[in-house]
Amino acid sequence: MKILVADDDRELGEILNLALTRAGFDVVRAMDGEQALELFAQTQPSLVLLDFAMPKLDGLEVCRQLRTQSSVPIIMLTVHNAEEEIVRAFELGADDYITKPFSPKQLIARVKAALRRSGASVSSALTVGDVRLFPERHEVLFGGGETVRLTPLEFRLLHVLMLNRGQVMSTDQLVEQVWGHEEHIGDRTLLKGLVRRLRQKVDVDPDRSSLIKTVAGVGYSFMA
Amino acid sequence: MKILVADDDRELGEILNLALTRAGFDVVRAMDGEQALELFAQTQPSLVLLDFAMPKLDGLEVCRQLRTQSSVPIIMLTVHNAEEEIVRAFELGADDYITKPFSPKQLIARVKAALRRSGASVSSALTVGDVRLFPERHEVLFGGGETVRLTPLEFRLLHVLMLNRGQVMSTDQLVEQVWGHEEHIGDRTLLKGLVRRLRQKVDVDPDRSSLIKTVAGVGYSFMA
DNA sequence: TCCTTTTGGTACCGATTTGACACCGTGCGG
DNA sequence: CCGCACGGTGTCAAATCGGTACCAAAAGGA
Repeated sequence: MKILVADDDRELGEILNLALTRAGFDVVRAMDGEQALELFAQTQPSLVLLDFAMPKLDGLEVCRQLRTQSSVPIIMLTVHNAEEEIVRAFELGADDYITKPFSPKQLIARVKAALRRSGASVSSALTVGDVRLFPERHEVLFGGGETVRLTPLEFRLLHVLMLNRGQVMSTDQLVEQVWGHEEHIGDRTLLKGLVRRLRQKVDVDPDRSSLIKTVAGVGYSFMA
Repeated sequence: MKILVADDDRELGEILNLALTRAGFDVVRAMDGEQALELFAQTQPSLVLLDFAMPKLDGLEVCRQLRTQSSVPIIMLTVHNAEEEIVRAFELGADDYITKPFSPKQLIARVKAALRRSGASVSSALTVGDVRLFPERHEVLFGGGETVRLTPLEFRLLHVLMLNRGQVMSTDQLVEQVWGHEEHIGDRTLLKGLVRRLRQKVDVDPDRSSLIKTVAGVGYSFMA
C-alpha cells in the first residue's frame, strides 16, 4: 500500500518515512507541492500526507487540485493552533489532520483509520515501462506526461496486452477479450486494423521498435 | 445530516443555524434542555450542540442524560475561561467544546471533526473544486456564492459523478444509479438529455470547458 | 382544477469509430 | 521461379456516438 508524503522538512520527512515503512507501507516522498502532484499522477498512492507549508505550491493548493481528480484520502500536517488552516483544509476536502508534533503511533492510527474509511478504493494503475494505463480514468499516460486519447476498442486491446506484459497473446485470445464474443473468432482482419491504429497512437517514438511486438504465426505481445 | 442545536440565546442560535445550514446540515433547534431531550428522541440527529446555560435543564444535565441513551457526538458551547465547566463536560461524556465567541468556520470544522471521529460519513456537503453539493436541498453552491437548484434526477446524476470524481462512469453505470434499475439500461437517450440539462445549469462559466467531461465511447467524469 | 416544472422521447447533424475491402512486400517450400 | 500464407497499409463506407432542438406526457403545486 503506497503512501505519498509531501513535506519539505527533511528531518520530519525521515521520521514519517521510518514510521510508515515500519508499519508496512511503501513511502513515496515529494519535497514540494509541484512534485507532489507529479508523483501522485505517476504513482497513484492509496493515501496522501500533506504538509501545509511547502515551496512552489502549499498544501492547501495541492489538496484542492488533488480533489479535482481523485478521492484519495488526504491527511494534512499542521502546526498547533492553526484553526484557520484546518478549516480551509476540510473545506477543500481533506479527510483528517494531525498537528505537529505528533507521535508515530498516532500517525499510523490516523493513516489506518483514513484508509479504512476510504474502503478499498485503491487505484489500479497499470505500469509497463514508461506507459501507464488508468482503467478507472480510461486514460493512458506516458513517462513524459503526455496523454493519448484511445477509442474504447484500442483501450481494451492495450489493457489486455499490458495485463499480460511479456507474454504472447494469440490472435484468438485477443479477439475474444477485446470484442467479447465468439462471432469474430478466426477473423484476423479486424485485429490487424485495430493493432495498426493502436500502434499509430502508442508508438510515439518512431526510432524505437513498436511497443507491440508481432510474434509471427501466433499473435502479439507488449514490450520486451 | 441532522444537527440538534440547543441554545436559549436567540441571536447566537441564528448564527449557528445559518453557519450550519450553509455547510449543508439540517438544523433542529431547541430553546431549553427539556425540549432538547424531546427533540433528540424525535429526530435522532447525528450530532448535538449544547449550550451550558439553558432554562429547565442545563447543558451538563442534558449531556448526562443523552449519554445514558446514545453515543451521539456532543459539542458543548461555553464562555471563555470556564475551565471547571469544561472538565465536568468531558467527565460526562462530551466530545468537544467551543468557547464563545467563535467563528462559524471554526464551528464547522469542529462539527465535521466530531462527526468524522464518530465514524459517520464526514459531511453531507460534497465539495469538488469550487462546486459544493447539498444533498438535502438539491442545490449546488459555487465558489462565488451563486446557487443553482437541481431537479431530482439532475441532482442524482451530479451526486454520483461527484462521489466518483475523476473516475469515468460508464453510461450504464450512470443510468443504473440515476434511474435505479434495469428498464432503461442500454438506452443512452435519456442520459443524453439529462446531461445536457445538467450542464446548462452547472457550467455557469461559458469560457471554461464543462465540468462534466465526456469520455468518448465510455461515459462521463466530473472534473474541476 | 389549472399552470408550471420535470421527464421521456423523437429527429437530426456532424464527428468519430469501426468493419471491410483490395493491395503490397516478405519469407518459405516446392 | 512460382505460388502462397502472413502481416502491414491505404482507403472508404457504414455504423455508432454525442450534442442539440423540440415537443408531448407526466408529475407536482397552488
